[in-house]
Amino acid sequence: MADLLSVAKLAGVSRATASRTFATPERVSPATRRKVEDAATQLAFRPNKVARQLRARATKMIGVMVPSLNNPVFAEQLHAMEVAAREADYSLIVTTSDYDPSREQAIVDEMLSQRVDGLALTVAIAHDSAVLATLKRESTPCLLVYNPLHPGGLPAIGVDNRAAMAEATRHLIALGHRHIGMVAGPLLQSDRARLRYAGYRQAMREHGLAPQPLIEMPRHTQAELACLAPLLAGHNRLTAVLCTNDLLAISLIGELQRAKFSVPGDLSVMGFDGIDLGQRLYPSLCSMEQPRIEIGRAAIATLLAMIQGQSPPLPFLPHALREGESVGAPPATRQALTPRSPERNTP
Amino acid sequence: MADLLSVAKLAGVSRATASRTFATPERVSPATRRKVEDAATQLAFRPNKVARQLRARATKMIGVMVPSLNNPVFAEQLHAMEVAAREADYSLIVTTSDYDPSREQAIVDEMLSQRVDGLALTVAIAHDSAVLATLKRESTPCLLVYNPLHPGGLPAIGVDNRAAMAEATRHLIALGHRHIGMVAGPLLQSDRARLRYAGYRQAMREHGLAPQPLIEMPRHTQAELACLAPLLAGHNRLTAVLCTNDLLAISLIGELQRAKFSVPGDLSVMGFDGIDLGQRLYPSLCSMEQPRIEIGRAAIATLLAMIQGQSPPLPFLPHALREGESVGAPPATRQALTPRSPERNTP
DNA sequence: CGCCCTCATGAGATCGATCTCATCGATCAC
DNA sequence: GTGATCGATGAGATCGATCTCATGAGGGCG
Repeated sequence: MADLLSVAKLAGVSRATASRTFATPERVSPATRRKVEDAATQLAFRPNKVARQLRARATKMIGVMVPSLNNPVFAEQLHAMEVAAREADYSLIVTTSDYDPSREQAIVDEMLSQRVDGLALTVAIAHDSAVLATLKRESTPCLLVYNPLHPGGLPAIGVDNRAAMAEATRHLIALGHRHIGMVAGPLLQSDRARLRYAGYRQAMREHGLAPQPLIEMPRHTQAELACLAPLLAGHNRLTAVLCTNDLLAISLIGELQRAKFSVPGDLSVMGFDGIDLGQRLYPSLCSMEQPRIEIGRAAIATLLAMIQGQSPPLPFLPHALREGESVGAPPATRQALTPRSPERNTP
Repeated sequence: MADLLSVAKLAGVSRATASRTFATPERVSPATRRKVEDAATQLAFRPNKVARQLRARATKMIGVMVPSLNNPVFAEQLHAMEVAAREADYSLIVTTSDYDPSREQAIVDEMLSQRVDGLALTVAIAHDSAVLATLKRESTPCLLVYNPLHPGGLPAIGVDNRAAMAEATRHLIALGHRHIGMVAGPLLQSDRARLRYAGYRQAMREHGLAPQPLIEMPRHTQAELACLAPLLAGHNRLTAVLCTNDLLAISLIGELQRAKFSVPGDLSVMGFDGIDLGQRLYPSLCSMEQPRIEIGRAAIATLLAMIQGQSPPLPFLPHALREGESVGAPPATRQALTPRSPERNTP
């Protein structure tokens, strides 16, 4: 309510002196400082950041756009960003896009109008995003989070999705699985899902195994057993599936158990993301962990460096296999002590 | 980058006319409008919201403070707020407090300095919060979310925690449970947890049952079986527990299953919050649902009304029992067909 | 005693958009 | 033809803090 001018008047000094009292107290005589501080207290003075931002041509705000907050991956990352930003005295403007390109565009426009000092964006598909093309022409530092590097040269931070999923696949292969499927949301609508599928195929081929066609679920984070059930019976039935994200995996496990399948007895299920919750379930979720906290923190640190004109290196952040009870040896291996092969074993 | 003045110059008009071209195009002649629009396109003009905010003495921003984003209750509510705010052309500044009072204070100060038009806060304990005492004196509209009504008169939005938990308790009693416990995080550190415990005790007494002492877990959203195990054996062993939140319940179920307890066979577990994920698990989580989406939406709507000087009514929002597989009849009832009472049945 | 330097302070411009009020030309009614 | 009205436009103030530069008082030193 009260502004600097009223404080200055009450203290009997000029605006400049009042301003200095807060910005550079050592340049104000102790007596004057005291008067100004008293006046400020008396009037419950609160500096107006908007005015400061206008004058400084900098807002100390970072715009963050994530697809959704209902997926803990993004919520956890955002939490880390918020903490890191506040440590550096920055605030976050947070928006969600639901992967809708028109919303993405509107959000970015809005944030640029708001004169955020930097942008941290997670878009659906980076390489053909109209928004990003626009952004290249802007001078506001912009960092992609989770997305792969953008051909237009926008920096990106995240794990090597392809390598990570290949590694996850190899984990299952090493356990003896041969019939491994991959479960995803509709249309592989994010570039990460595509890279993960590529990693899966690569690892399968490396081992002379046939990559299976993608098993698409109608929703991104919710499994429908009907889409998978046909593949769980018969000669070449799946013994393990990889899911493109943890929520999908968790929901799939729930559906399987409700239908009296055993996990991992009948089917091993592996996730991707490593959200906290996965470890608390039974069976605990085996997953390929993205360092969400570290990604959030590093994103802010990188953006701050970019704001100061540097262009810090952006290696992939390390993914890590998180063991879990949802993955085990395939039924075939368990019966390997008997002479009969699993195919013949099942009528 | 480019400002209105450069656009005006390029178009050969005054700032005022350029400004009008965007604000009230009908008051500018078509020819001039065209010239200004061309100039704006050519210079990639983006209006500077900071300047507008300073002049308008309003930011169209709402400050949101939640304890954490790692709990889906808050993440889901925030998601709803973000959508509702954007529809009304408002942005959100989002911060997390981890229930730390000093952080709460710093955050609120920061947001007031930022001149947000309204505040939506979720604090640990509303009735003795220093922050809220400060806020009463400010003119910025402020709404408590999830917290109970504040004695100082700050409006609040959420469910009737006490009634909701009483209802949850009655649900278990109706199923035949008599030995019902309540599991909470450390120290009942939030006012909601306290009200829920009160609701539990009330319902127990109503039915002539003895409320059990609170079972405190060392962490707010993660269960440790050791704290509960002693109560699961013996004559008066618990047949059901209520948890103060869903994450705690989910983690408890995981721990129980890992220790080969059956849920709900050996112990019924009920949550509170109704987060989406609960329904996807097996057993699905029985919970008392808080309408998180509706709370988020209503919070924004209420704040917008308050910003316009109204003081809309704030009834409790309705909670709803969500059935789930994690709750069933107590073992005693299952054996009720045999003549022996459950107490004597167990050596 | 005079010169210079330092320190505290104030006057005024500035950031970029918007709002009020004045102006000017044109149209219209009488 | 002349005053009134209306529409389009511009000049200038304003929002609140900060920055630059100028001023003036006081101290140190030759």
